[in-house]
Amino acid sequence: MFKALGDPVRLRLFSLVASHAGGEACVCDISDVGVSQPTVSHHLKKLKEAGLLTSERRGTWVYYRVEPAVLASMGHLLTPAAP
Amino acid sequence: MFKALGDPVRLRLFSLVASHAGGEACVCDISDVGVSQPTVSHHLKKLKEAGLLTSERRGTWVYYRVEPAVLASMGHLLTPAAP
DNA sequence: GCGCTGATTCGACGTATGCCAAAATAGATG
DNA sequence: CATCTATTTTGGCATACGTCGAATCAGCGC
Repeated sequence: MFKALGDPVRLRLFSLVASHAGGEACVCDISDVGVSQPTVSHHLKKLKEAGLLTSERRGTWVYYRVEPAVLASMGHLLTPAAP
Repeated sequence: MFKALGDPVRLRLFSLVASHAGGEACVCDISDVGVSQPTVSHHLKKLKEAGLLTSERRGTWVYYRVEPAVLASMGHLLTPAAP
């Protein structure tokens, strides 16, 4: 889990998904974190494999949301990034 | 910080220091984590640079202890590794 | 069925990272 | 001062990791 969040891009992606309205974020919403979109997808897949995110396809778009248990464990650790 | 704990060896080292008697551990106490001792020193230095550990030289031996603020932030996140 | 947009996978490249052996430093002890 | 143990630093190597471009897959609208 620490290894999954060790990469700055992944930490940013996780923080973005966690702080997005409704608790979920489409890939198209978070495609400007400084890397190309295939890389974003790659990192999201790693986060999903680590059990931190779950993905759900609704029509054309894919929505990611954080695993609730992880959110509970994080608690105030993420607060500086999720106001 | 997540990057510092991303490496399994560093996570193990941090956990060992955190769970050691007295809250501090000599380097000689934790020299069997699967890697050579210079590598242990290397990782301890990285953990110190990341602000997770502090080092204090007492005579011949060097004792490492965890930054209290980090311990408070971790809380129950480390409990499975620090009984 | 045919294009169109969005998302993922594949292949390859460059960089970063962890690892060890050997050498160098720090302090204690004779 | 010489020496010995404990720790850190250095140099170099192998591997893993992140990144991108191009190609591929998945639905949707015409």
